[in-house]
Amino acid sequence: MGQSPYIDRNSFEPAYSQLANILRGQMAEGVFLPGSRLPSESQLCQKYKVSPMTVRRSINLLADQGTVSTSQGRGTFVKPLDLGEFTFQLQEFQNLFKDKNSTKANLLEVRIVSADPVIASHIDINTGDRAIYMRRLITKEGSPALYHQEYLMYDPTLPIVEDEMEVTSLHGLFTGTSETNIKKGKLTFKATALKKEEARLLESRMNTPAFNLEHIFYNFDNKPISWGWFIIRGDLLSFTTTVGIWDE
Amino acid sequence: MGQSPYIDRNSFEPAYSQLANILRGQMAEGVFLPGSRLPSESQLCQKYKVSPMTVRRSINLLADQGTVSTSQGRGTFVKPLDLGEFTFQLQEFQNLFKDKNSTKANLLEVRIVSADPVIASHIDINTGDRAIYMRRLITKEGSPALYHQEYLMYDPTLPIVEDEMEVTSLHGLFTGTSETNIKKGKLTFKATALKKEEARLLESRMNTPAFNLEHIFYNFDNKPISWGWFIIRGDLLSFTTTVGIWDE
DNA sequence: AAGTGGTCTAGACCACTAT
DNA sequence: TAGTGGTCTAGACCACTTT
Repeated sequence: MGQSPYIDRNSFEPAYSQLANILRGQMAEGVFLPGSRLPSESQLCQKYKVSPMTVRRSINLLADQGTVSTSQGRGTFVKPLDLGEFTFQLQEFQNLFKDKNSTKANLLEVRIVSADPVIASHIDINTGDRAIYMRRLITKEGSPALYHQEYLMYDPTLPIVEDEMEVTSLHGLFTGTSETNIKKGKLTFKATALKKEEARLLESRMNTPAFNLEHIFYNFDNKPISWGWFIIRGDLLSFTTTVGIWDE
Repeated sequence: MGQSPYIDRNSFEPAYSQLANILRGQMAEGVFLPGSRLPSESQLCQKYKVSPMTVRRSINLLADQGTVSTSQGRGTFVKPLDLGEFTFQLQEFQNLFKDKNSTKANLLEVRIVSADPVIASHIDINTGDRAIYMRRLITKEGSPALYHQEYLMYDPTLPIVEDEMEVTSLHGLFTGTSETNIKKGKLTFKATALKKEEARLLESRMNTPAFNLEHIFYNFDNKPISWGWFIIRGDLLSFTTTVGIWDE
């Protein structure tokens, strides 16, 4: 353990990144224990022959990653494990859409509906106004992976039906390649159990554990224009994350 | 809309943060549309009278937040909405533990067990070796919120029982205040349905949707010393996140 | 060749904390 | 008062992309 802990000026890896890795490695080896203070920034400047800004950037990197915490006037400290700060990236969820070839979105139904109060409260319309209702089944290599339902605002003055169907064309939304009029979205993740229709479509049994990913999308006028949710079988998906000091 | 978009040198907010907010505001207003290029860094330097490093830091901030993407030699671009990159912070989960007063961890059972192959494969021991098994019920304001089961490595040469019970004393783990010998952990999040015993303890019904948060913790020798999981009723917890450009 | 982002320097000044 | 982190400057040089 412990390669010569100095910065290689000829490396492709930037100095700030090298220094961050050196410090992380020392924390992983127990050179700096949780709760203890790191050398001051000026000391690090001298030891590693880099400028203050570069040290600063290394420390900021480690602080962003939750490895250390800084306190003005006191110093930089190794952070103890904190389960309260972990985050999950839904990379696994995204991967369901990554390769356009094996993933297909089958449109099960599109129709104009009259908005009930629940729908009207989610997308910015009045009860009784018309809305577009869509159902999709997304298959991965032939077998069903996701069930999607969505309500869209309907504006007769615009060719929205076609547009919005493209907007929510899932590949674009999940790879950031769609040119949309969507400004922002809110996503909510819940645990659920498959209902009868959901179980049928996803080729599973009723009450099977599943995830529900609800979404609301807003246009550039900050009006909610889409409300819907994905249902994913629980056995097809799980999320993993790490906390603490990982050196590999 | 659009306060005079210049940097206030007397503000408590740092210049790099002010500039990032100005740019984010302009993107939110549609001044820069998704996919389009932002002014170059040198142009921003001139317009806002700040040094290149300060502009750089603003751009890095926005890039870290997923609002823009940079491409060397080409420019900085407004990122279209990308569902593939959203992350969930389990803030809501942490909040279950935040105030020590209303949250209590009741130890239901502690005993020494002989490790079966499944247990042995998760914590670094051999089948038949002894391990500590613990069950806890965490209550929030009197009503059950979480059920926790855990297997811990047993080392007769150390007073581990008491130590580890303290180590995993949940408040410390969730607030980063415990002085532990835990270096890192891996967490996995699954959808599940309550089993009979779980339903009884959580005062719910069998097959109710629930979350399972599995954990493995490692010591500074990189050996897994703890394997366990939390069961949370689905109706007590959901996770919300946002994507795209939020200006408020 | 010109323009872009990416890294880095060698200082400066400030706010805060400890002694 | 001395030491710490936090911000910022006014440049420099490099790698990359476009024209």
